[in-house]
Amino acid sequence: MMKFEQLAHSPIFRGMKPDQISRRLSEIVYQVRRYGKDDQVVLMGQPVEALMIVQKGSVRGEMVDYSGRTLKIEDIEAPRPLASGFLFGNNRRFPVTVIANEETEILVIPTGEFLKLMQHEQQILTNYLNAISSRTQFLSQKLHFLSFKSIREKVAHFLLQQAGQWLHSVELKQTQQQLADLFGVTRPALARVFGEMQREGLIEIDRKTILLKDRKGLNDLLKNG
Amino acid sequence: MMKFEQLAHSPIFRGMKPDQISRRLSEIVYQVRRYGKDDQVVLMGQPVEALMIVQKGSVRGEMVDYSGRTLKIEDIEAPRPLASGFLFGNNRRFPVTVIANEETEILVIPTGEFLKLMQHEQQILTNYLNAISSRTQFLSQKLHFLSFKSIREKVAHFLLQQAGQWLHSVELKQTQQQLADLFGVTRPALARVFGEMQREGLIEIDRKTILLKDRKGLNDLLKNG
DNA sequence: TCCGTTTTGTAACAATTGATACATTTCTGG
DNA sequence: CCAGAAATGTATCAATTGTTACAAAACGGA
Repeated sequence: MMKFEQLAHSPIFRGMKPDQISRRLSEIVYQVRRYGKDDQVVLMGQPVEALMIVQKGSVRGEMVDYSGRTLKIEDIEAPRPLASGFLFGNNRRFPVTVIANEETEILVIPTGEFLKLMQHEQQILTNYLNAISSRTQFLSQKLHFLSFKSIREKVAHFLLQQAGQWLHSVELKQTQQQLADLFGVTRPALARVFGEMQREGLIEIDRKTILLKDRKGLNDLLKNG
Repeated sequence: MMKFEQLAHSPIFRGMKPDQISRRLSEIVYQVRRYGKDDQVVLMGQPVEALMIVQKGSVRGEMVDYSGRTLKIEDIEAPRPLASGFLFGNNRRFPVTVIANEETEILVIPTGEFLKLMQHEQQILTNYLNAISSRTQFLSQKLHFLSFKSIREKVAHFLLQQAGQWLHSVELKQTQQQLADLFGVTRPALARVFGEMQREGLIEIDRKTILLKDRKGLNDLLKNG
C-alpha cells in the first residue's frame, strides 16, 4: 500500500519493508486521524499518550507565550513523528500546540501498543532508541559547548576539537559569519578574538588555515578562563 | 541473592523483584567483571558495546584534556549504570575514562543481549526509555534556558515559568546565590537586575516573595531582548 | 534577647561583547 | 584580467556583566 511505502522512510520504521510494516501494524491497535488545513491536532500541555506520525501532509508546532501571542516553532512533514521525545520520561506533555498546514493524515499508535511493537520488532526498537539517543547526544554536546563563556574559550575549544590529537592546523570549512552564528556571537567580536590570539602567538592565520602554535596555551584558556 | 537485591534499586531494573531479575538474566549472556582500586574500567573513546551497571563499589569518570592533564567529572556508585546514554545513537563511544574507586563489580550486558532483555521484559524497556527520555527532556529544558542571553531575560523567564498561568507571585525556594549559580551569573549581577526590575515596576520583592506586577512587561523582555 | 553568621542591597571599576561603520582583501563570473 | 560581490580586519562607542568591597538586613542558635 502506498502509505506503508511512505512510512518505510520514517525514522521509526526505517529499514523495514512496507509489507513488514503492514504485518506488524496489523498486530496492534492504532488509528489514522485526518485533519483539514488549520485544524488543531494537539494542544500544548496535553498529555502525550500515543506516538503520532505524520503520514501525509504536514503540521506546524506553535507555542503560546505568557501574554497570549503565538509563535511558530517548527514544521514537521511526512513521514516524521511528532513529540517522539515526550512519549516517555518525566514530562509526557506536548511542548507545543500542533496545527495542520494542509490536508493531513496522522498515524496514532497508543504508547502501550507502541511498546508491543518495539518488543515484537527489533528494528523498531533500535530505530526508536537510536533516534532519542542521538538527540540526547546532540543536546549534550551542544550544552557542553555552551558551557564555555567567553569567545576565547569557545574558539580554543573549537580549534582543539577540530584539530584532534595530532593535527597542527585546522582548515575552516565555513566563513567567519557562519562560525560566529555557531558560537552565538557577532562576527566582528569573533574576528577580534582571532586577531588577538594571533598577536599573542597562540595561533597563526592564513586565509582559511589556522595553525595552532601553542596548544598548551590554548588549553589553559579552557581552565583559567 | 544479595546482588539482585541491589540491582532491583538500579534505574534499569527498578520495579522488578530480585527473583524476576535473576530469571531474566538467566535467559541471556552476560558477565560480571571485578576491578581493584584505581583499575581502569574503560578508556575514553572506546566503543560502547555493552550496558555496564556498577553492582558493587563505585567508579569515577575522568576526562583527559588536550594537554594531557586529567580532570574528574563524576562519581558513579552502585547500582547505577555507566554511559547508558551512549549505548545507542550516532556516538557510541565512552565520553570519559572510567576508573574504579575501590573494589568494584560491574555487570556487563552486551548491547544485543540488552535488546533481548528489553523485548522480553516490558518493565526493563520502559525503565530504559524513561531514563533516557527524562535525560533528553532535562537537557532540552536546560538548553532552552540558556538560549536567553541577558540576565533580565533569564529572570523574566524564570519568574513566569515559576508562576505558571494564574499565580501572581513566586516564592523563592533558594538563595540569590543559588539562583545566580543556576543562571550561571554572579550574585551581585543578579541582585542588580532584581533591583532594576523592581524600580521599573515590573516586580515587587518582599523577602523571598516576588510579586509579578507587570506580566506583559516581563513577557516583552523575552522577545525584544 | 543577643551575637555571630548568612543573606541581601549597593556601589565603583574593569573586562567583555554587541552594534555599527568602513577600508581592505579575497573570491567569482565574465 | 576586470568588476562587483563577498569576506575579512579593524576601530569606536554603548551596553552588559564580572569583580571586589562593604554595609545593612535577616536569620538562627545559645
